[in-house]
This record gives sequence, C-alpha cells and structure tokens, in this order.
Amino acid sequence: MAAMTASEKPRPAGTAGLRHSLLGEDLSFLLARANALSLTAANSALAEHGLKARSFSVLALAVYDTRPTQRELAEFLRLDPSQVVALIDDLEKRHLVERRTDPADRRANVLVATDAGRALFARAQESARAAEADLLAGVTPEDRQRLARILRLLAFPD
Amino acid sequence: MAAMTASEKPRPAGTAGLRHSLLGEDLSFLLARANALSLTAANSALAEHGLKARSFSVLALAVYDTRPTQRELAEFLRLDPSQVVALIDDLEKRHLVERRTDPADRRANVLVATDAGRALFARAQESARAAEADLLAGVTPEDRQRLARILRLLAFPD
DNA sequence: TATTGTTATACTCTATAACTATA
DNA sequence: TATAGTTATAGAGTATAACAATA
Repeated sequence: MAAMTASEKPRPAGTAGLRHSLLGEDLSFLLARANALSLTAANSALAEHGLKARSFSVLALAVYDTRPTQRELAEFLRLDPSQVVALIDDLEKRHLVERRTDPADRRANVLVATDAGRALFARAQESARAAEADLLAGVTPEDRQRLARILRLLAFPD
Repeated sequence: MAAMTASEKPRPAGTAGLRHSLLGEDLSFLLARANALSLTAANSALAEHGLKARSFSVLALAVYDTRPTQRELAEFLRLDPSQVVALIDDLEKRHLVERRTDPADRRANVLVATDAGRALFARAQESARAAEADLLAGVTPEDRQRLARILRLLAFPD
C-alpha cells in the first residue's frame, strides 16, 4: 500500500459512490439492473425444473386458456418467431406442450399445455413465486402494487 | 377463412387476451418487458452517437467524478470484468476515456473521461433523455418518482 | 400477394478459465 | 496467496433472410 501524497485526491472506495452518480438516478439504468437481478433469481429458481424464464413464460401462456399462436407468443414475449420455434421444440420434446394447427387458419399453430405441462408449471410457479418474494423482501405490499401498475403502463403503452 | 362449427371454441384474437393471463400479472415479466422496450429505445437513440446502452453507461461513470476502477464498473453494471475490457477498449480508441493506473494500487486502472468524452456524453445524454421521456409519456410525474424509488429498492437491495 | 411457421446463418452477448503484474 | 486486468474461447441469446404451406 503506497503512502498517499497531497497531490493524490482520495478516491471513494467501492461501488457505493457510483450509486449516487448520474446513472444511479437514471430510470432506464435502474430498470435494467432490477431486471438483471430478477432474471438471475428466476433462472436459478427455475433450473431445478429444467426451465428458464423464457421457457417458463411460454409454458405459462400455454397453460393459460387463450391458446396463443406462435406469432402471438413472439409478439407478447418480444421474441423473434424463429426463437419461439426452438423454445416450443424443447417443451414439446418433453411432452409439456403440444402444437395444434388452428382450424380457423391452417397456417397457424396453437399452443396447448399437456397435463404433465400443467403439473410441472404449478411446481415451477411455486419456485418462481418464492424467488420473487425474496427479491421483493424490502418492498411494502402497497409499493408492490404501485410498481406493478406503473410497469404495466411502460410494458403495454397502448 | 373456414366456417366455424359449434365444436370449435373461438380463440381470442391477438395478444390482448394474453395480457390478462397469469404472466400479465407477474412482476418479473412486466419488469422484463418494460426493460426490453426501454433498452431498444435507448440503443436506437444512442446509435447516432456511436454508443449503446452499455457504452453509454461506462461513459457516464467515467464522466462522473468518482474515478471508478474497472472492477467497480463491472460490479455496478453487473458485467464480467472481461466485458468491461472490451467496452473501455472501444471508448479509449475513440479518445473518449483514458485508463490511468491507480497510484494507490498499481494493479488497478481508474477510468477518466476526456474532454471529447464529456462533450459526446452531454449530447448523447440529451438523446437518451428524449427517448426516456417518450417511454414515460403515459406516466405521471408522481408515478415516475415512485417508480424510481421502488426500482432503487430492487436494484440495490442492501 | 401476404402471412405462419421453419431453417440456416451470422452476429452479439455472456460465462469460464488461464495468464501477468502487482499486492 | 490473493486480486486487477487481460486474453481466449465456447456457449447462449439475437437478428436476418429465405423457403414451404396456406390465406
């Protein structure tokens, strides 16, 4: 450890100082960092079920009764349609979901969950909920509701 | 368009139905979708300055006076130290930042912005602000403050 | 002609391990 | 012995264009 001379201004140690920098006030950055932490926690919680946030989301939409087409999944999850193919391929190989051709438009595949898919989803959802609860430990119930409401405005701006 | 028989339940068209599914209520998903939109908007706004959200963040922290080490940058931005190397390499080649070896610890590099870096940052920040304002168009000033406060709890949970 | 799903491909991003110089 | 930065590399994620089947 070198001695500090008068000409060397002391540097604030650690990342605590950065938190009060320009970026620490920036909404986009806070959003990105909060999301990164949330995603990491979710992926690690879902790993024991052989899922990630992506495949969990697809499974969730299959379990729900709207029977989305792959195109709708892609738009909703903000993925390219070609990525949805790979995600569904994996889930279908594991017999968690099935592709059914939409009788109203035979070009389109409608996604439905199998019983095994519903069962796995129920278990995975518990893990995801626990991880989310952990992430939200420092946030009051009122603030959680506020956060959800405001994020919905950002996520669906129409 | 095939005629619909009685046995075929009508499928809600479009993604509007998905919004009220299990996922549409999920905070992690809303966070991910809001962040995806924010990131896309930021990257496209910063492109004219030759920056992306990542390099803009690094530049912002260099401009700010805390003179962070690369290690601190990596931790704060949740990047691997090896990724920070590449980001700084690019900015340094463009003479926007400089690496200075920390006199207190000659292993560490401290990042400082050049005058050109500060000038570019000021311009880029304007573009970023405009993009963020656009994203937040539907959110009241009170809700923006609430959002920032709550996101800070999630982003820095200590 | 336009759209859905698919395939192929390239590009970026991310994660890991090893190396060097300093501590 | 441990840490900061660097390099190399492989894996995951992303974006784009072209194709077959259907509208």
